[in-house]
Amino acid sequence: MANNEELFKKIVSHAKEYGFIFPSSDIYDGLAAVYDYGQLGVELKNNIKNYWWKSMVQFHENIVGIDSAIFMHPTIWKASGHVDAFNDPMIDNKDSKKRYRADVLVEDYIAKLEEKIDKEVEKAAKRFGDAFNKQQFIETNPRVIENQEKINQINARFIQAMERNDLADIKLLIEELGIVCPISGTRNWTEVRQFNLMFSTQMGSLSEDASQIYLRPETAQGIFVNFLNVQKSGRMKVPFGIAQIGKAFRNEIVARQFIFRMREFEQMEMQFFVRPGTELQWFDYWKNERMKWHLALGIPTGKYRYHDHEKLAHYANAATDIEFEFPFGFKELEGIHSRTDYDLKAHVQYSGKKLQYFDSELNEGYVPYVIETSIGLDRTFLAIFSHAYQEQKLEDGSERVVLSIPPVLAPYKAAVLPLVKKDGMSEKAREIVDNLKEDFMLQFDEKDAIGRRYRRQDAIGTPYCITVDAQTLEDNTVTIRERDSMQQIRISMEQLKNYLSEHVKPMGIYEYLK
RNA sequence: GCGGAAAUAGCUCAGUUGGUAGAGCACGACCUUGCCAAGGUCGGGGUCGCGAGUUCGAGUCUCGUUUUCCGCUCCA
Repeated sequence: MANNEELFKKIVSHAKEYGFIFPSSDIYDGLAAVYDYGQLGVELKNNIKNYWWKSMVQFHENIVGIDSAIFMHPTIWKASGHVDAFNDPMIDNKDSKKRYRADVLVEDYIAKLEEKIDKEVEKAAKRFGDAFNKQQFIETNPRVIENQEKINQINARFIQAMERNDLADIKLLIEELGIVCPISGTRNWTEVRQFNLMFSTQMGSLSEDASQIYLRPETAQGIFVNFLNVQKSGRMKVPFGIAQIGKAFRNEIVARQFIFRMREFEQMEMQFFVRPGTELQWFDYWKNERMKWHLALGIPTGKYRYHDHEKLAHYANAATDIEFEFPFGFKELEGIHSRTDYDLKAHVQYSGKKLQYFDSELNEGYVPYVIETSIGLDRTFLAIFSHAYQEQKLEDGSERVVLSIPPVLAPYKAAVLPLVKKDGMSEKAREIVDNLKEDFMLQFDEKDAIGRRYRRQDAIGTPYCITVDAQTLEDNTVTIRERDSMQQIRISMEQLKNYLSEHVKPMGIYEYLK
């Protein structure tokens, strides 16, 4: 584990040193858990997006994309459940350092009182046998009455406090009830604090007219609210999907582990609308399909695993994660959820609009069920980047750091290098760059010894180095040096474009879709 | 948010009992040379994370603060 920590630190500094990822607002000491993608990072990120978009949209007739706004009507977040679920009152025990949801503490206390009543009832039932009248017992037994009254009192006050969002009163209630921390057993509590997991801002420049709106905590809702627009205007037939890549924002209590958990992050989501009753079949289909997408990148199978959810969210009837083995362990990379018709139905209810699909085969209308595939773009970036990072010991005893990024995703596809800066080699190299730059991201480098330049390209993951030497000037051939094997071959300049196309563009990455 | 650790040049770090900031690499210019990093000469770059305090004097001691990492916590 200590080794992995070291490795992870090296990966983070490599990312900064070579311009993949910088801390946000670096010259102002940074902003917690916010990062900027640098000149190489943005290329890798765009290439990942492109790979995903092509696999989903370009390769599937029945999947189309959208790009919805980050700002949305505030009611959407009521319908989705985020307003309720993302606002929890929290309290910490100062001795055990454990944090609890304050409302859960009170609810647990009430549950215990209810248990007491049940036990009294049970005991009495045993004692009286057949003659036992439960209703009468509850109404007359003094201990039961006492407890029930207590429950009613607590409940009334608790509900009022929650409705008014009176955090001080919840704290007071916890103190008065003498609720102790299950770990430390003490009553040494902090204040109750509200955690708002959604970022909010004001829309409207006059404060009295402004309304509170949220930065979306997920991109999915932008798809759901456009379901009918896309279905009608695109004449889409169930089953069909809508894909989207975009930013989402969550005010996480703790954002950590570099770009793994950030407060501003980017998702690549696809919501697939299916006929009710067929959703589990489609769930299995996408579960397999998404794993194939990951494996097509050439990262070993052992780095991935499924994690099936046993406890399902209220909207789901099946859910699994694709986890990746990061340097800090197996963590979620992508979620595949069968979301039933929960979201669309909620929007029917809140918007009053009919979000139905008429299925002409069945000759009936219904609200479609939804399979969601939701992958974290930043996490995918980190997965690819951290797996690609390698420190190698070479045969001659020297060392090199190489980023074995799949060529199709590499920021630069090739570097063009004059062996030396004389005899017109630089000019020849420039000519090659000019001929190829329409099709490929290229880097030109003439500084320092050739070996050192190869190492520099290794460190940023450039799969091919094209070297112009004395022979080039005679017969227009160049050497191509491959990053991982460090093998060189010599080909003519005219063959370069085809060579790169073959080796750098598809690399068989889309084969699984054909 | 709590606890622990850290912060000195772009990177990795050194900096003795407090006494005017250093190295290697990287970077720039020039020379030389070239197929797997570290040839030569010259040069640029740091108010030591930030703010106070103690002191004649603080990179060094004290307090606060910010950021990062680890653990807890949270996790649609």
